[in-house]
Amino acid sequence: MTASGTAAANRRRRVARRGDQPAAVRAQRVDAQRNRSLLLRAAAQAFAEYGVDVPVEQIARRAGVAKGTLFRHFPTKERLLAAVLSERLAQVRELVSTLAEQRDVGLATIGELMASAAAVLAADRSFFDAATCATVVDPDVRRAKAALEHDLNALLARAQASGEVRSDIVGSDIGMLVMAATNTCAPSAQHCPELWRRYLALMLDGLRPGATTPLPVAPLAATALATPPRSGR
Amino acid sequence: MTASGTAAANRRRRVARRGDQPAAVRAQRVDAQRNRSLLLRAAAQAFAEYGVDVPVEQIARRAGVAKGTLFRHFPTKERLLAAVLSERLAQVRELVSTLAEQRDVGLATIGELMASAAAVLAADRSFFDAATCATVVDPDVRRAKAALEHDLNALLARAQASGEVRSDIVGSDIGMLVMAATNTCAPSAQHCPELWRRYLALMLDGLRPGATTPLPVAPLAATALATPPRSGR
DNA sequence: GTGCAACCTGACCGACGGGTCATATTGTGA
DNA sequence: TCACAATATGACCCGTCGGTCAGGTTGCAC
Repeated sequence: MTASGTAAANRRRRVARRGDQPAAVRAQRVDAQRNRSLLLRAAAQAFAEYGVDVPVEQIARRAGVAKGTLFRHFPTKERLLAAVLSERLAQVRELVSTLAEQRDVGLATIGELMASAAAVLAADRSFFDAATCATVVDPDVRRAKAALEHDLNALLARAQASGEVRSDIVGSDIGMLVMAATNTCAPSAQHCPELWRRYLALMLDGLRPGATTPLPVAPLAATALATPPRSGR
Repeated sequence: MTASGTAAANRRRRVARRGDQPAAVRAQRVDAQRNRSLLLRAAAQAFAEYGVDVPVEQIARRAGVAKGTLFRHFPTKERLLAAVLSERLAQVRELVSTLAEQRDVGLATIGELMASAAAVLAADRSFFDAATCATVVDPDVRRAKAALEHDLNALLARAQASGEVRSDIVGSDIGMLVMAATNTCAPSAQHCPELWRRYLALMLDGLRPGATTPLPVAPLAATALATPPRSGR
């Protein structure tokens, strides 16, 4: 992965110019705009269906463009994945916003949220890998994560204030549990596509206050997960 | 991956001869025995440390032999992984056996089991991928899985009989929960190596009887998980 | 010691996948 | 309509990895 390839360099140049001379830039050509959105849609589908290892070639084909066009719009496969991930995170954040409109927020609300989010994640084979990939330090992703966590913490606080949810958990715990349920059930998705509901129900029972074990370890700040994938060389 | 490569053919021939003429076969040479166990140990370490994607080349190097030697002992990388996985499953089964010796088996017993098993899995980056890989139809693995599930069901039944554990779960649920906790926390293991304890504690609270939600989906038979990895071509 | 089958070695092969670039095409401002 | 910059294309490059094989080495039965 060269640091200053041609596509990357072109892109940087364009962005820079746009910044320098705010008025003098020609807008992106309509065919380019169209291709970009086709690529994003195709990538989202392909990643969801096959996981992060799907070849870029196939994404391009699905979008109806050549591989070179893909790399014109996204300098690396990783950046494309990051773009898709940002959209997914925003989608989950929408779920939170919708539920926040309810008058009473309690355990049921959190249960609804987890089920809806899990349904989204269960349909996306790439989410877990993408979200926990260290190389995704993409600013868009960081922003989307932070925004989601913020809203989620607010919603969870209301549920906890109602007394229906144990008070020693935070927003990122919800995310971890949802990922735990969907990711673990992913390999058996073909055989039993809704299995995650079973474990989500179990986990939800663990979120009740009352007879609870003190949690032994501090939660994760959503901003600070991901291990550099050891190269193994 | 050719179906009848030379190494595979050699191996088949040897095994066949051993079956046909029980007495007339020369035993495996001592250096071969030594190399085989070196390879198994090296593979277990390498898979644990780097995950299933570690190159066979590195495993061979770690064992101090050439790549060709590895393929002499294990016809494919997959078979090597299966051999390692069988050992891991047997190791977890040992944990179950040890706990089954207790007079009183209750929620605490299950908690101990899950924590011990999770500690094993958390130290092995390959376990989840290996255990849920469809291509592992290896007879040794199937046998190890079945044996583990059998003993686990027996232990769990005792815990449920004590009234301390909800009665609507089965052995495979325990396995799924342990994998859920460790696998989800794996990406942040470097930053927070014991995070899985937090979620295990939460899940354990969900295993209590009493205020429980009916579980919406049937559990998985341990024998029947794994999706064929879609090739994505 | 000697012969041989079992074993080991590492260069090699073919498939694959991310990324590049010279060339062809096309949208767009003038 | 025209000219040109932006864009599209796909053959190509290169590194990686699972697996193979011809040829050299060695444990073991006699």
